[in-house]
Amino acid sequence: MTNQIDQTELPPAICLLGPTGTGKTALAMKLVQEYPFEIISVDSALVYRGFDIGSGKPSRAQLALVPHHLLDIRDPNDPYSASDFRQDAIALLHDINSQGKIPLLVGGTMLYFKALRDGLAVMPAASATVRQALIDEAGQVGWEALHKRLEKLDPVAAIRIHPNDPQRLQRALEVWELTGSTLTELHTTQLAKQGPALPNKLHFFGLVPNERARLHEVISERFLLMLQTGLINEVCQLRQRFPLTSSLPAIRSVGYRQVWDYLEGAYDYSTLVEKGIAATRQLAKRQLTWMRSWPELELLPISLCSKDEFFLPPALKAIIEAATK
RNA sequence: GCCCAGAUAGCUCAGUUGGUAGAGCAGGGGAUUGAAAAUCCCCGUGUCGGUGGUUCGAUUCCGCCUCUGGGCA
Repeated sequence: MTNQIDQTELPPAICLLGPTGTGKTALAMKLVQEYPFEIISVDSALVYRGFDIGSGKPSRAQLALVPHHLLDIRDPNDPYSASDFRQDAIALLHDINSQGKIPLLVGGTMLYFKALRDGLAVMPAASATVRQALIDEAGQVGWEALHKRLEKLDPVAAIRIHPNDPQRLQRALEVWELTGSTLTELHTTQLAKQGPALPNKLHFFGLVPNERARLHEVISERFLLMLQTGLINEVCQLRQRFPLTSSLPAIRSVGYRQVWDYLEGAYDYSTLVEKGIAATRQLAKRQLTWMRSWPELELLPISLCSKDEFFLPPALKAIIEAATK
């Protein structure tokens, strides 16, 4: 039984992607009430337990009504990854299919969508010890020296990875140390993609706000509301509950990072507000950049005018009804 | 009222020994293979507060005016 035959028999999974603040969750909840969907969250912050207010996680009441998969599956001191997502999402697709339901993938983590769609090369997972060793070494000799080393090992990757990009530089050298192969070899000569093929085709819809200025307003309002509803207290509690450091991916996420710095005394409250809002706007901008080059993305312009009621675009309705036939 | 210090990019400021100016932040565009809400790359014309004067030439020097801090009364 091949996966290709399965794909023709199963309905396509519907993917809703959009920048933060465009009402993805509201739309998903609405769709679940009308169609036999089951929601898979595609979000690198919602996976963490205790990340509720600052991540915009749906409320308990909402979740009781409409369950979301891939929420609260990790402690924040235990990093999640695109590869973890791909494996988890594929397992869920099979489950949902077998229940006779249709998968609805909703979120703003575009790399996760891409990893699901295109697969990932077979490569080792992150190694905390190798990474720490590289950081220590960079502290001694500087990242420029490590970039020079990469130039000798893997000139193709060295051209692609900027000397000022420690994260990717670190990964390239990490892969070399763990496997003895270069990133470029693993990306190009190793055609096998990790994990099973997708059971469903993916149909992508992109929520795009009509006006950037309006999106910025919504983002400000939302961040202020998060602070009013206890974001700072949430971070205090997380610090009590988990062994957290500022270098963890969870703590580097938008809003949490700024509250962390504020609690550490790095800046005052008004700076926290300013930086938190700016970081959210920058996130939305990067999400939109992904979407502009996304192949076969069905665009859904969003007005963001009425805050309370989400208007289901007729175009989306028609497409979903055709897709879910 | 007097004295002093400011007034330059959306914000905070630097600077031009006189030849019309540049950083950080914000903003915009792009990249994106186990951290991705991450990480990184590219993008800077603005009556240099107003007005007179000196000068070949003033944002820069001088006078006056306006505004904002601080001080003295």
